[in-house]
Amino acid sequence: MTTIKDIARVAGVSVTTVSRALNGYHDVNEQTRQKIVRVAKDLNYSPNTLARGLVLNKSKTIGLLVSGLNRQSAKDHFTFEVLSGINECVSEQDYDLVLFNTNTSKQREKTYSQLCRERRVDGVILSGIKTDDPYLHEVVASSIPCILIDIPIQSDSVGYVTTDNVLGAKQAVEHLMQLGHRNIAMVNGHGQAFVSQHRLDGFKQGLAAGGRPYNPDWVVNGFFDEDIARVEAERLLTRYPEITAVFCASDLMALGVLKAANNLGIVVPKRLSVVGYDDILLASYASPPLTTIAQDKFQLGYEAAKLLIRMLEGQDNSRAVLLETELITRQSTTGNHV
Amino acid sequence: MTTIKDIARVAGVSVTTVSRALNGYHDVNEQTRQKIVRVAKDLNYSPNTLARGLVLNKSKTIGLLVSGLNRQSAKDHFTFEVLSGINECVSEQDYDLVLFNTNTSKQREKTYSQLCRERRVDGVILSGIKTDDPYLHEVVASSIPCILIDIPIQSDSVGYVTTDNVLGAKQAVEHLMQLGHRNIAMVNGHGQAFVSQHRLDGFKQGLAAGGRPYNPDWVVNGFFDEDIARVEAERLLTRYPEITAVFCASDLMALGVLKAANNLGIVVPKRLSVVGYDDILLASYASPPLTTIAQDKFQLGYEAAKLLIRMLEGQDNSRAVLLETELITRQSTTGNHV
DNA sequence: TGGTTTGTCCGAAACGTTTCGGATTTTGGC
DNA sequence: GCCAAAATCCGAAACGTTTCGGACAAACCA
Repeated sequence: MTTIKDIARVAGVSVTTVSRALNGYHDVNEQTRQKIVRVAKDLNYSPNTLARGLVLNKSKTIGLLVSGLNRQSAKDHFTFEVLSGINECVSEQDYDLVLFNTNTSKQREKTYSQLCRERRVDGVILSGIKTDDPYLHEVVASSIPCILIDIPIQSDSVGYVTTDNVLGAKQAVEHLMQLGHRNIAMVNGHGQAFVSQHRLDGFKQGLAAGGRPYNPDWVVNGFFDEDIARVEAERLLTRYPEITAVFCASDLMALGVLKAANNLGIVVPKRLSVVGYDDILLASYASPPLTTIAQDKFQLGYEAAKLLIRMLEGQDNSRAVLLETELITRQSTTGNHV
Repeated sequence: MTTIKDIARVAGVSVTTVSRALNGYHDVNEQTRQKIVRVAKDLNYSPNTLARGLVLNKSKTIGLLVSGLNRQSAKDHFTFEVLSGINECVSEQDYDLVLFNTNTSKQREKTYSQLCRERRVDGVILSGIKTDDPYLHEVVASSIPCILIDIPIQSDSVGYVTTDNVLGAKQAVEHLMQLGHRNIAMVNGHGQAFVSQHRLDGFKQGLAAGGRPYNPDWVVNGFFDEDIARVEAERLLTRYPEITAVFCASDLMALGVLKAANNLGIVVPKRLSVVGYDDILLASYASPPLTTIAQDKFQLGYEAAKLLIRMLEGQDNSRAVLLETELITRQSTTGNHV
């Protein structure tokens, strides 16, 4: 493994000069610079980022703390697409990405900041953590630059990127209202997710805008799980047959609702309209294909990384990005002419 | 940021003793050890892995070089599940994972070994690279421990993990044969993938075992792309209407074949049976749900990481893992009674 | 000519850790 | 009480890089 010293010896200069030549400083003669570069190439030199990171006190590395990277979550494409987006941006900017794990008991013993300090990451992106996760408090307390995905918290060292969940949910309700639906239920995620709170707000706003009252009995929690959503939907639809439309806080849960309807002999969309959220891959393959509120998950990750890197390099002091959502109309919703 | 020196000062011992105490050496008094540990905790110490890596010359980090981590490949869950498996194992063993990118032009300028040496990764896992990828030659040439996914190359420093693609393809053909099919076509990936070569071998073996001749005109390449597969299948099925079954080297391509059949008014499975490969999530949601050869992608990643770490720690000298495949029978195949 | 600027170069310290070799003290056996 | 062995500790070098402060010579200006 050739080092800067080897180059210095061969080129007949000091290590200082080699370092400065390779890093593009001006105070080195053009001829010697070229010579050094040539020797470096000859010796097949590549710099040791550990050593560099040690003295510079930054690693050109950003950490990623996600919860959705295990066998179970395979169905949910969300994490993957976000990761792809992050990866894309990060590699464009010549940073590297290191993956942390939060779900093993071993890592649980370590605190968030320990994790970050050990690996000397310059910044972190967190995704998929709940509002009551102990890590979340640490993030705000710690001074490590950090971007949260889908958690609207801001401070000097933390920013976030999310989609406009209030507006998205409102769009869904408005869509159903325009189709003539009056009795609209909601299958939400759970209280420990900001997105659930926001989507519920949007749901209420949508109802209010259409002059309909909000009925808490018609809102159930599916915990972002297909099967739980199915069970809850079966109960809901059995007890309140007057419901003609359901808005779900995720496509996965919408799939559960489709199954519930199927089990109960309720035809979608003829007797029940269903709209999902996310626009996951499965949405267009479901039967019937799912009307849904699409969010650009890749972009979510990309913007998160972009924002973080801008923070790290002090180029900008904006701390939040809000992405738009889009209503995708497919065949799970239709007009209600009761 | 507290260092080992701070601890030494506060505890009234030398840095040597602190280091040895924290690393569990025996030549330090139990009382002083406890004192040091306590001080370390008080000062909220966490070790600097950069500094440690520098002197130990290893980073407890493994690199991941994948090609399927971009916007386009979102449909194909393969990379994600492999990644999940790798991540699971790696974090169990207290290693960290750093993601490299091969698809941006910037990174293209760097050679494989430069990438690895710079980041001082202890080993690498490669996935999704083609047989003619320049990186592949470098891997074998370099001495960095490496595990290839789905590329059967072995040496002192490189191992691989893959599924039994020959057997898998053979299973598919045998299944179709048992259903009475005689005229079986194949939509393969492309020649630059080992899995394609192996699945073609298995396809031939299956035909031979059933006493049927191999007809190269009935094998087309779909390049693992849904749309290309669709176009190729349309051409194939139009030109050779006697074909009653198609084996596809990936589920994604099988979906393309389903579309092709649909476009041509050919009913699946009544007039055409289709078998896929992979058992991606979409397979069970397709209409009709896809009969397929399942491979455990999560396990593939998990075993890759396990093998690599065993290599790194010199525990074992096996260099290859072969996973089994399983035929999943759904509704895209049925008996042929012509 | 003398002084100042400019262009090149380098020595040495620093980053935080590990570890070799040795030093010092304590213990044990007789 | 003496010597060897064991227990405990530490100094200093090393890993590969960056950078501060300065050195030296050449060029410039008056």
